[in-house]
Amino acid sequence: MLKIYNTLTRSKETFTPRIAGKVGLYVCGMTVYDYCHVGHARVMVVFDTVVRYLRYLDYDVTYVRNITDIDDKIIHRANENGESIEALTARFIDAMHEDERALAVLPPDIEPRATSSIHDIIAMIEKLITNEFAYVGTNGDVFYAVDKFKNYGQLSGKNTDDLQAGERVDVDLAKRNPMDFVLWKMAKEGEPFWESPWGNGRPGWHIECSAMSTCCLGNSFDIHGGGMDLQFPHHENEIAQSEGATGEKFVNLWMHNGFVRINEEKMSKSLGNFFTVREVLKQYSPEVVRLFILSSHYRSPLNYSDEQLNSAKAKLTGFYIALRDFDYAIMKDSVNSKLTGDYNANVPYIDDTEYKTRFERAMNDDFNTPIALSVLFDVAKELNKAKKSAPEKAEALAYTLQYLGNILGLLQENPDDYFKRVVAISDSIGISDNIEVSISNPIIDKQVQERIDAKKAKNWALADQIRDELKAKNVILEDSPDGTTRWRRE
RNA sequence: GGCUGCGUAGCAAAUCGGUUAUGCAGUGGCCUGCAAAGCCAUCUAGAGCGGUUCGACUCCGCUCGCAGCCUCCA
Repeated sequence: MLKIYNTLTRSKETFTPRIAGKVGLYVCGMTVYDYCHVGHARVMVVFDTVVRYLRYLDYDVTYVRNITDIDDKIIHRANENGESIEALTARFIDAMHEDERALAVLPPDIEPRATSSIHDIIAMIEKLITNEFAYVGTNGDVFYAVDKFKNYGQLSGKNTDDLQAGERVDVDLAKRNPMDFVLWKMAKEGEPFWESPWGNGRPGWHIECSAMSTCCLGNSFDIHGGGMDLQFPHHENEIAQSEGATGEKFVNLWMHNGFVRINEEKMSKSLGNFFTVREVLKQYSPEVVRLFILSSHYRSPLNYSDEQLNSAKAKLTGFYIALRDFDYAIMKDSVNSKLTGDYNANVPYIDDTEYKTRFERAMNDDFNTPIALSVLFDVAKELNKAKKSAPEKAEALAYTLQYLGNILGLLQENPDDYFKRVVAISDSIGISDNIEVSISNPIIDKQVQERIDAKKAKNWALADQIRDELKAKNVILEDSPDGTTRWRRE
């Protein structure tokens, strides 16, 4: 039985979809004026894992994640760059999709854009005015009257009396109440605009998500997610807007993921202490980044450091070492069925014992990926033990490892590719610069053969020298008892 | 000032009122020509002070420390 922590009630709740077997999930996506940083990667990976697991549980999931492609920052950045807004956002939308693919994040089912939803946004604002939740301010902007919505502050646990509006930001005098927020913003000279009953302008930030989520998923839906920082005011405002317009309960369950931190401080654009996904991918493989993210619970803070990334890399190498020597092609078939829908009846035996149960128990407990991963480590250990003593069992465990790994979006590579890849995955989709490969695979094979010959001649000095030279080029050799040698890149 | 959340061994990270978490790193061993990988063994815990309890890392209270939100932010 799946339990999920609901920010609205501040407790773990048994997940019960509105319609049996179906889940509507909306996640607040990116504002596309810059490259995604590791914090964005966390949202992508966390909710991708949520979706994968829900699908694994046989829910029919509709996953919606929006793109904010019009707002102040975008306008400013386009002006700075001297490029059109369309060109800027198209560029960063492409970049975002590249980052996603690299991180094995499955695309959302629907990816609505603010600029394609203007009609729905205007309709919702009109509804809010009709229902007397919104008014036109003295400057022509349309505002939401916060005091008209009785539950305002429920999600974030805030009492409007305690909020110090205007403490750090000048209160807009056009508002009736300092807490009120803008729904429709009148266009200034030179700004992009859309026609509306209130004049030429553009939507406020919060309204787009209310419009897009209810349009895609209905007035009420199951789960709404995003980063912790969106809890207030963004999600609070979404509730006020949606429920004010529809009169129906907006969302049953709110999920918020924790921040990525650097040196005990939030990674954020405004602090400037962020690493972009593509920067990180020059140094670490996407799968390492994904494993790093899933190593901590999604609601906990996640500290970004080389030490942590290196540790994730060592763990991943350990998994692939356990997985090598098995027929990858067969495993691949066995693994994909449930998540892709291409069910293969000929899949090999999948160990169906305690590991799967333990894994599911962990994931059922609010997507506890650290514990789920610890189950995978246990599988890997038993698999390594079984390799010599019980080959059939080992094979079944290898399937299990890949099968469970797939639910987390991990361990889907051919181990040979993982260890011998010359070009980073990120290169193949155009993200990063070429990673310097100081030696090609054929040359490695040749040197390894020379070393085998040297070993046969008991020329240990030469054998060691070749091994050291390869080690210097990040190629690790492993001798087997049968006289063969295999190698892997580090 | 208001409101959240957190403080676990060298590092990271969970569970749990009484039983080995797990991984990385370290140490000792097996294996190996030597390594590597793997396996076996092993050292480091639960911020501080009280309380509840037969028994608390786990529940409650207080103190200290850290982070976040109250402004755009994932």
